[in-house]
Amino acid sequence: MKKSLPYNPAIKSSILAYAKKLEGHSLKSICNNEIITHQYSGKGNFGQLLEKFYFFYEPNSDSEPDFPEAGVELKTSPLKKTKSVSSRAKERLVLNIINYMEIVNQDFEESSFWKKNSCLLLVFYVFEKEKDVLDYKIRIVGDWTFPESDLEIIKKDWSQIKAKVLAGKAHELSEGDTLYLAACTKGGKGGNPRKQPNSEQLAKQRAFSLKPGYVNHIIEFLASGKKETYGKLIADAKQARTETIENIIQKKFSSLIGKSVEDLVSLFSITINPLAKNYYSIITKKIINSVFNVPYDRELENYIEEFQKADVLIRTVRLKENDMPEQEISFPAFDYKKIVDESWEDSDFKADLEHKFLFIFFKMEKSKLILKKVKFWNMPFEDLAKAEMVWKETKRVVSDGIIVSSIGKDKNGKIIRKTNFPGKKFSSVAHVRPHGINSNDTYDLPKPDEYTKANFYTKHCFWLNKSYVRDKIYYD
DNA sequence: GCATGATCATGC
DNA sequence: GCATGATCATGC
Repeated sequence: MKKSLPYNPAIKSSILAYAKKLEGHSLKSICNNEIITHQYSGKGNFGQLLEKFYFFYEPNSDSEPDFPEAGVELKTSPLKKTKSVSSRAKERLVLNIINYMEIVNQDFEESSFWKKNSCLLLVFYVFEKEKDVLDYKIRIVGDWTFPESDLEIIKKDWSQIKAKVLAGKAHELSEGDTLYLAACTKGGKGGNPRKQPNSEQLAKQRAFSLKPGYVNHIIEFLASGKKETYGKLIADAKQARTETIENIIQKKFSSLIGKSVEDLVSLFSITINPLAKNYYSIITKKIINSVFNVPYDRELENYIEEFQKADVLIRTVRLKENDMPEQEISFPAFDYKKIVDESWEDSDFKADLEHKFLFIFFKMEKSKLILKKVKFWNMPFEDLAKAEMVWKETKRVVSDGIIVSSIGKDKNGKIIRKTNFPGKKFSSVAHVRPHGINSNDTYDLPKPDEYTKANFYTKHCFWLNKSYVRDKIYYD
């Protein structure tokens, strides 16, 4: 680079101080002259523009960090536009590409992941769809090194990804496999398949990434300089090395397994209306709340620090005497307009299914509901492929505007609509059913329905079949 | 008893 | 006011 830089690339503090000046600015407001001089072409994403017009180096895909002399890797990432003061990650933080051929010969300490990402310089900007990339407001800038106990979990995650590649299963990698560090797809619609060492199968290109929950944790840290109050499962790095989150959860619950709901309600002084449809989910919440001494009644997934970082989803299931769940497992209602524009790869449903889940099973035994089992789970690769079929059929029904198949009335004169959405017979894994406050609770359609002629329809969501929950989650 | 449509208490 | 994590209800 010919020109003299406004920072010293060899000195981390100099880089950081220079980067900090970005806060509160947009690219346009802080590097206006540079962008004009270089006749900005309108091309390039936020990260590339920042590298070129603020840090004055050409975007590259070197295996070294962006500032090799200081060992610092520059990463930019979008925030959701929120009304509240707190910032939330819009998506996972994507790091370097996984080289399947090389990772199998690496140890963590000299891995390309660790060489590149041991120290991150993070620039978070507020994403707004309608705005030009040059006008995005930069909100948070700071550096991040992984705390020791997080690093132990990340090492395990990294090793798990390596193990899958070693086993010739790079094509079966899923974000749900791991806790903080995940192998996310990169490069669009299955594009650019890559060779893997121990199988003839080509595998999707994937990159290491930090889960959105982990990124939120970084954001909170950088924004406030201190951590929020959480319940913690892991006390220190030593425990992170020797135990897993799953072990710790199992241990904490071991004395409660076999207790009845009545026992638990009195043990934890729970005073909830048993008629509430989320009664058992609230019981679960209260139990975990008490077991981990969490002072506030907050969203479960967010108040155990490790659960927040790993984006763990908690589900409570009641089983009948014959082990069949009473009900299916629901997900948030999907947006009809959104689903027709999405591909499976970037769909909300796939993202939901690729979470790590914590299942709490209650089972009816001798007329008493008993806490039976606590289990971590993520969906196996082959079942994701089955869920994809359900999602695609749903998308087809919405895009073709053929949702309603018939309208009738039940014996009380209530209107009952039949739909063409994939039902339980369509797939062993999942199906589509209503999910709203009632049938008047609707979302807009991208195209009016042929039968009703209306441009809106009752909210629906994907559900995991209860036979699937029994066979593949409870039994397995 | 299963499949599917409809609905609800809660908490933010 | 709405999303969430569920349960209730009906028809075959």
